[in-house]
Amino acid sequence: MQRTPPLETIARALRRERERHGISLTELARRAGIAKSTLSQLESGAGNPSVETLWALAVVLDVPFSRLVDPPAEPVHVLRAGEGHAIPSEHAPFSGTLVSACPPGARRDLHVIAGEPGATREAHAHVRGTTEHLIVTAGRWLTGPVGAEVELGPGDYARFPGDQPHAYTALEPSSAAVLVMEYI
Amino acid sequence: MQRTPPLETIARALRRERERHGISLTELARRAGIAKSTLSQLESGAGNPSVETLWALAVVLDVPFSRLVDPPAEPVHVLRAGEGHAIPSEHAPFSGTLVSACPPGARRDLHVIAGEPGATREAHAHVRGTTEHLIVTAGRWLTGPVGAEVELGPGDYARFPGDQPHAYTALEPSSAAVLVMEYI
DNA sequence: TCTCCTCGTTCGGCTTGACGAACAGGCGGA
DNA sequence: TCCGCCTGTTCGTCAAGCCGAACGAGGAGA
Repeated sequence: MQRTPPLETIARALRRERERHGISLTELARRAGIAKSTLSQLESGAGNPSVETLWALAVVLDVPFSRLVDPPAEPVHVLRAGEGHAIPSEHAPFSGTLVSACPPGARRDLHVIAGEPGATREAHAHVRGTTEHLIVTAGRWLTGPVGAEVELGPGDYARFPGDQPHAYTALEPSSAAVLVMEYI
Repeated sequence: MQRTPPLETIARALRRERERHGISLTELARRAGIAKSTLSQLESGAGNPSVETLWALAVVLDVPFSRLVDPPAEPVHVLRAGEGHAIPSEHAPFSGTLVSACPPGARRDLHVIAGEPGATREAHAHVRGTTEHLIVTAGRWLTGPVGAEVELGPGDYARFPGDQPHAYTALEPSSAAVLVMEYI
């Protein structure tokens, strides 16, 4: 999350998306129902648009709101096995590695988790609206919302709400899974 | 992308995130450097905040901007190994299974891919702003943007832009990986 | 009960974003 | 060259967002 309001980002994004559509500033303003003077100022980096104004532009440009406010970028990134900061669970033979934290504009964290049988990793409710996706890559897991756990084997996929208490239990040695925590 | 400005969504999101932090309206306003009257009106659904105002709140609440403007949802779902619709590649010993398509409000597809050595799966550029995340679960893969491929083994994680040509090549028999395609 | 503090809301003001019109520049055709 | 139409910019006006102060409500403590 950058710390400075993305006014300049908005300016560039608007111009970029508009040119991608191949329409003029005048035309975009007309379609979005805003004054072209307003749009002109926004594209020049001046101003501090209201949500309604930006929304109207995002709709016409057919892009998610966030693409107008979050900067582009992104290089190539590799994280070798074991390089991540594995966080062992305090009371379970269980570890999780965050391989990709939620960057600005995205809404998910990527984890690789590993566990040994014998204990359960209880997770409290996360941010409301969170969804967890689990893809088992090795061993067997018992996971899901507390009281509604399902047993999963290699290749199985499960999705469940992360905004209520849930648990992971490895049922076999060297169980592993990819965990996607998705925020809304 | 909903068509109506998310003023009501913003109102709910602000209150939800604020209560998640357990701080008062007064305190949040103080930290964000805005008048608490302004925040009060926003949380009551009135008003049409400027980007700067909303940004200041997002920073203090430590959430991506988009979480304040997009709505929530979602149930429970399990997909057993092999149940998904595996799509074999036409000219490579390679298959991909879409385990979770991008629902409204989310911005990622989840795939499980499997491949045998001997051929390369070329992928053309996807939607602009797409990012691909690959977590190798078995075997070895050579993947990345064309000309900048990296070799990955089990547990390795790689991230690269999906909006330019890229390729996947399995280097060992029964290679598998989890692929997250993330849209902006 | 009375006081003090903090909660969130409401009210006048000042500031600023949004609007519409007028403007200068570029291009094609008569 | 002149005209017409388009581009995007600038300027003055109006409305609205933002602000600070004042307000009523609810608790904790004396």
